Amino acid sequence: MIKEEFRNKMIKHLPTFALVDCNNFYVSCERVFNPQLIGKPVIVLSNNDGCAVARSNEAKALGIKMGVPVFQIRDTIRNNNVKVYSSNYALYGDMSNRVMQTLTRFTPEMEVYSIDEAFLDLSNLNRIDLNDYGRKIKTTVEKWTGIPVSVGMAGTKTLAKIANRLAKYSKKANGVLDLTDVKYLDRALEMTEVGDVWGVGRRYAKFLTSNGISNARQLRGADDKFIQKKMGIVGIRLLNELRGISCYPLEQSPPRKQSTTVSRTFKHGIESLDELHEAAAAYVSSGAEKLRKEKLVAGVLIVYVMTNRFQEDYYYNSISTNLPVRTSDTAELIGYARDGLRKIYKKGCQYKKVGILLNDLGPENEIQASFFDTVDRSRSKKLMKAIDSINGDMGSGVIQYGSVGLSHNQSWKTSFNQRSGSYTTHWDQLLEVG
DNA sequence: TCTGGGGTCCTAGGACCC
DNA sequence: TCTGGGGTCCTAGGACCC
Repeated sequence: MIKEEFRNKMIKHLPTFALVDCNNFYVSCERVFNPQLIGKPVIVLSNNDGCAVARSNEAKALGIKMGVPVFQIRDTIRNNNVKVYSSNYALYGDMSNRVMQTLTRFTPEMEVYSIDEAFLDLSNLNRIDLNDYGRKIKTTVEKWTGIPVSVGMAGTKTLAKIANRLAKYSKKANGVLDLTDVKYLDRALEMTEVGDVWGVGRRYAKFLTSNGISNARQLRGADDKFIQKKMGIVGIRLLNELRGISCYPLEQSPPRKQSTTVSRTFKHGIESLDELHEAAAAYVSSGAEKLRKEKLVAGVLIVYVMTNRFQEDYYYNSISTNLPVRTSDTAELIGYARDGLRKIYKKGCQYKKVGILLNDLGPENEIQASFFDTVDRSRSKKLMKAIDSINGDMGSGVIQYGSVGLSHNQSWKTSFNQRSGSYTTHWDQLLEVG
């Protein structure tokens, strides 16, 4: 009896993470509202319909790789009747909220890790069959939202990631895999290529493979000093996580954002400074709006420009401006962006991208006044509030600054030629902020 | 012809200070 | 022909994530 109690206590305190990951998320969203797409090869494209950023299993089977430019797979698309969609971030964001909302039913301790993934802390589910519970999560989300998901469970986040991946690909697992049972762990690690381990990117994968470490099990057994030397402290944490020692706790309330950025690639090169000014003003507007939504102000504004990075004469330049007083005022920020852009603009270039970064963020109620401040802060704050409120009610971009431009010929604007309908939201966005 | 966007963390090295 | 040493702060760049 006492033994039993002790055992329960032990089980209770063993950390157990579940990673719930939506399958081919953007494609699955499109399928919810267009069931005819089910069973067919489907891809979703990045901005300007440039690259494939989501692929159905059927599309993956055709050899369409993640991030491949569309012009390279035109034949594959035509010959196999692949359905192609522009990305529709308003729709995906909304579907994501529904999935996350559903997941809160299964545990109060959850970390929304990305638009299509969440970690759940299942440590406190005493004496429950994890496989059953994972299965229940999977079927409930699918029933309530129409989005298919996979569930991987293990003692650390890194292992849960591995479990999730195998849950997706293994027929036998059929979408749910519990690796808290060490019986299967070695085999699971063996089946995982080192490049598929969370935290091992292309660079490290190449390095590790060339040093005889090609799967997760070999990585787990690697020499600490060797890994530390090449991958630093992150590498050591990675080894520990693979060994079942949790180094990354659940983060329920994400830390305050430190920077925010808005940038777009243009469909065609742009030479004129005026047009670049318009684009930059639009991105500043969008960035400042983000700040105000989160009650933040920025202390540093960076503007950058670049030409086609796939060409020989590639040009990149950026300029950073320290603001006299932290702000989220659109007009003020546009002014600094203009000054900066003028300085880094080089005549005769075909620019492919402009971007802005807002750095050194802080809460808006802690603005440090400056002796030299010439702006009427309370007046500007009221104006911003009014603009946000109107744009919030009537659709983003109803009110915008003159410097964003009103001409119909705004060649910097992002194009979406294969967009599906806005099934769940009322207004399209002026700027498709993903 | 056509190649996305938005983030984070860590490290090395220089500037500066005592 | 020798020329301290250590701490802190900042920044650029590299690596990763989705």
